[in-house]
Amino acid sequence: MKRHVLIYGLIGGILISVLKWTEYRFLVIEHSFEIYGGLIAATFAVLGIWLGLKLTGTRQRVIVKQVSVVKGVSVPASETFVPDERKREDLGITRREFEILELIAQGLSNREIAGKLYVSENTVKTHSSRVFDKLGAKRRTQAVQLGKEFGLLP
Amino acid sequence: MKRHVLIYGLIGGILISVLKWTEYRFLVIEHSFEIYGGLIAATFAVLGIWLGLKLTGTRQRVIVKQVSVVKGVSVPASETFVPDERKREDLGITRREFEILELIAQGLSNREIAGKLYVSENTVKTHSSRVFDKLGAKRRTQAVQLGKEFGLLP
DNA sequence: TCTGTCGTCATCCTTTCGGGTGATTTTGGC
DNA sequence: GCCAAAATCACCCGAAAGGATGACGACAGA
Repeated sequence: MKRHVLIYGLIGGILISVLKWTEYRFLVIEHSFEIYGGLIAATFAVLGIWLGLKLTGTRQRVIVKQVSVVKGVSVPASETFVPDERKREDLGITRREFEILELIAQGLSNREIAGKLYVSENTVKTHSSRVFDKLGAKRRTQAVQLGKEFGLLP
Repeated sequence: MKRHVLIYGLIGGILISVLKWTEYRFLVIEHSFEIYGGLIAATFAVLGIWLGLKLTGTRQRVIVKQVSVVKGVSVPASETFVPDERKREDLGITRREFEILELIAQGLSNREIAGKLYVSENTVKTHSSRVFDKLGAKRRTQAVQLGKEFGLLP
């Protein structure tokens, strides 16, 4: 972080020096303000973007997963996982819709899901659309991710 | 993060005020090149930083922390999830490809990933195609599922 | 019986994905 | 510096996914 600021300042200083130098050397003062201004603007805009990006660290969000303990032995959550029924109902997701969500999470295509549940592909699409809507997802991958965050999926 | 932007903005504002004041009070226009230059520089630096931050979006990484509950008290079970690097290399998946896989798992579209990584959508598609191939997946949802099974994703 | 919810299915249309191919540029290791 | 791997980008095309809307039967509960 400090390095960046330092470099930033240094470049600024150099730029100013260069400007001074050119000004006194060639007396190019007339109408050059706009040019120099544009130059400075462009340079600092680029530098600013760069700095902004450098300054942006990875924000981390910690999700807590509970692991049950049976007879003193901890069992991985994956084996114990129970979908949060309350959350499901809170979100207004029906059992059938949730079923589709689970199969989506397993990486199945709509067609495969339709075949598995003995319904038409259109039906699957309807259910998935609804569940996406209720989860606030725009894509199935996002639906899976949100489903996990809501405790609906392992 | 926000502090920086705030400070920069403040300095910009102060500079503008000072400039206005001097200009209208004493008509000190000559030799103000440095002032104007500095002002422009500051302004565009702020703009650049803001732009940079805007463009970067919320780069967040979800870390899964497992917790056991013993006698009603949560106890950390396993630490932060660490992707299995060996497995990744065994599968011949490059870092970049893996990076795309992670973003896919987070539910982003190819376009969003492209925007986030500052590459073209085509590039994202190439990477994803390759990673799907290496994982043996036909869909992105399946890739995520397989990624989990291989210990590459949480 | 009427109403609301759920599950089912369809059609039309747009967007996104994914496969295939080829090419150029960057990078890392020797 | 040279070479191979990695990363980048483009274009085409078909398949899959998703949005919007409408419809119809089953069933539960007021």
